[in-house]
Amino acid sequence: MFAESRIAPSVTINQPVAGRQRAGQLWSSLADVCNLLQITPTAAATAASDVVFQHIQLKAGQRLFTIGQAFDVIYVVNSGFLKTVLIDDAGNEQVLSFPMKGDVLGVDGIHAHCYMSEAVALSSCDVIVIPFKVFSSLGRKYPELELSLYGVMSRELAREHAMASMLGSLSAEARVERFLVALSERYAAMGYSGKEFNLRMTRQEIGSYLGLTLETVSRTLSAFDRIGYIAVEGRSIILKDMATLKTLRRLPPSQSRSKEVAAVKKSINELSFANAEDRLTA
Amino acid sequence: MFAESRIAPSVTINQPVAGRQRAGQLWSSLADVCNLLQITPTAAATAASDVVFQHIQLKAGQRLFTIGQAFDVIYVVNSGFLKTVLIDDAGNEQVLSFPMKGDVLGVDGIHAHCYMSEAVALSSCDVIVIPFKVFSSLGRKYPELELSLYGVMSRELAREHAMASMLGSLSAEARVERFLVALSERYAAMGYSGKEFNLRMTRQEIGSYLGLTLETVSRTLSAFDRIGYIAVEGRSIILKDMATLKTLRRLPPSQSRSKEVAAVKKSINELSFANAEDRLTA
DNA sequence: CGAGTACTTGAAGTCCGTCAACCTTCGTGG
DNA sequence: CCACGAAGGTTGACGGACTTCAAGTACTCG
Repeated sequence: MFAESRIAPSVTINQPVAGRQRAGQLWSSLADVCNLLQITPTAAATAASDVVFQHIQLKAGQRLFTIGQAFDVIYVVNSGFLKTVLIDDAGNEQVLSFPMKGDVLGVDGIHAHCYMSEAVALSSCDVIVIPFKVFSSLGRKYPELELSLYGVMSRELAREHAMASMLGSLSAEARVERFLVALSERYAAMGYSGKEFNLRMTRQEIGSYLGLTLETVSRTLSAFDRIGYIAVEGRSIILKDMATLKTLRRLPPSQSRSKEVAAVKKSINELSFANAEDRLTA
Repeated sequence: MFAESRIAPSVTINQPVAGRQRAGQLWSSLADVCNLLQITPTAAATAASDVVFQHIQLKAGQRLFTIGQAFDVIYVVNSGFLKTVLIDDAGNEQVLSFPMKGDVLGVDGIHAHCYMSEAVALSSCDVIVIPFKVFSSLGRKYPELELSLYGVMSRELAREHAMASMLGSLSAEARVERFLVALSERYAAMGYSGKEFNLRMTRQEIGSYLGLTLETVSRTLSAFDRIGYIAVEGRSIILKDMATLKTLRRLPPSQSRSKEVAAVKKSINELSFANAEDRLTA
């Protein structure tokens, strides 16, 4: 079951490095990878132009690696969207991250020599395969490279810390709003519109990621829509009031920005007002 | 303020490596550090016996490093207990971890070249200072060493994932109970008793770490005590029913183990019963 | 076109946060 | 020596922000 869920049969992977530039960009140079990772492509990287890395194509729903699978390689996302999940004893999924272009996958497998999480494609994906041994030997030759993997892991750690902080102390509204802003910034950094975009994940997955139920996510999005912060229609999101959304970050956990039981228009005013208060107290 | 909160004035740090074995174990060899980190001390490590690392002593309350401080060195705890915290915009502390013997501190500073969290001693501590540059050059010479830093960071990442999962989906009871079990296992691994130990942190700090309030932590500990799982007296903890505690891991978030509105004795029975149910459903 | 999945919305209940009172311990200085 | 305050801890009452349960709609894909 695990084996068959893996795409890209090893036959394809183990093909000799013959025609390096195949149809559909099947191979990438070290310099390409450095660009993807936003590492300043040093002389070292360009020097090692003989090293190439294979790509893997995934379709939505396919798994890149599963929990417990032997750790060999790390992955860098070239295009597409994925999720990484933890499966607990009861079989429940816990979404850990939504990797996209430029993100590194699989580093949590280094320590135990097997992956500790599961990576699933949410859309068609193109992923670069980097054998860990190749990478670390390259790192030894070119210190900047090594430093940048440390950097990637360090950044990942900081991101997790921020996540823990959020899960520990923010309200549902604040979590959803931070999620939207973070997503927007990611899209913007990738050259897409930061104002209008499509969610690639379900409410369920968002909820799991944020430590909420899917109903709460849905309700919160609807509330933001009603207030006019955003426009939601299924998975299409339009951020209408980015400025306010961004300033709303880091709210204290439970504020009484409820009272929205009354008339709709009235609740809108109260909500805006309550949020303004939050901004002051923060 | 940042500067003065640091202990061990630079005068001490920059002393030439003259009398390497000072009073009070002020210096450690690479092999010592490897032992501490549970790395099989390879030939390489013993070979580089000329490399020594300085220690720093902290008293309870002192800070090892603060947020924003320039990143130079990583630390390995030799003895004592600390906490690492994040400070958000509102000035609230969020506890991220409780490092103890063998744990590595400061790796979150690699990426941004400044520490992203703050480390505070909870007791008298002895910490080994490892200049990051020294470490990475050693890593280049001895690949196993390099691999083990990757391993440390990878493990840290996995730990954070587990943490996120817990914060996202477990009830207060389950969190406290997992916290106790984890602490117990840490103590046992260090050679202390895993059954009886003293908490080194306040209820407040535990709560922050677990995403709960100090009142909830206190109430939950009291409840466990009343049921007979543990014995609590201030910061002294005795685990009386380890087996049950361990099997209680990973409960679904909100189970109806309430109904404890009624008489005390009755509520106790119901509570135990409800927990038994949980074990079955999990 | 039916089945399955994703999403929305409502109603009810509860877990846990907030507020508050009280106790103990500990260190300081009158 | 005891008064005093500060800090940590316990416990109770109350309410609200979520979760849970449930029903209904829209959509995709054989």
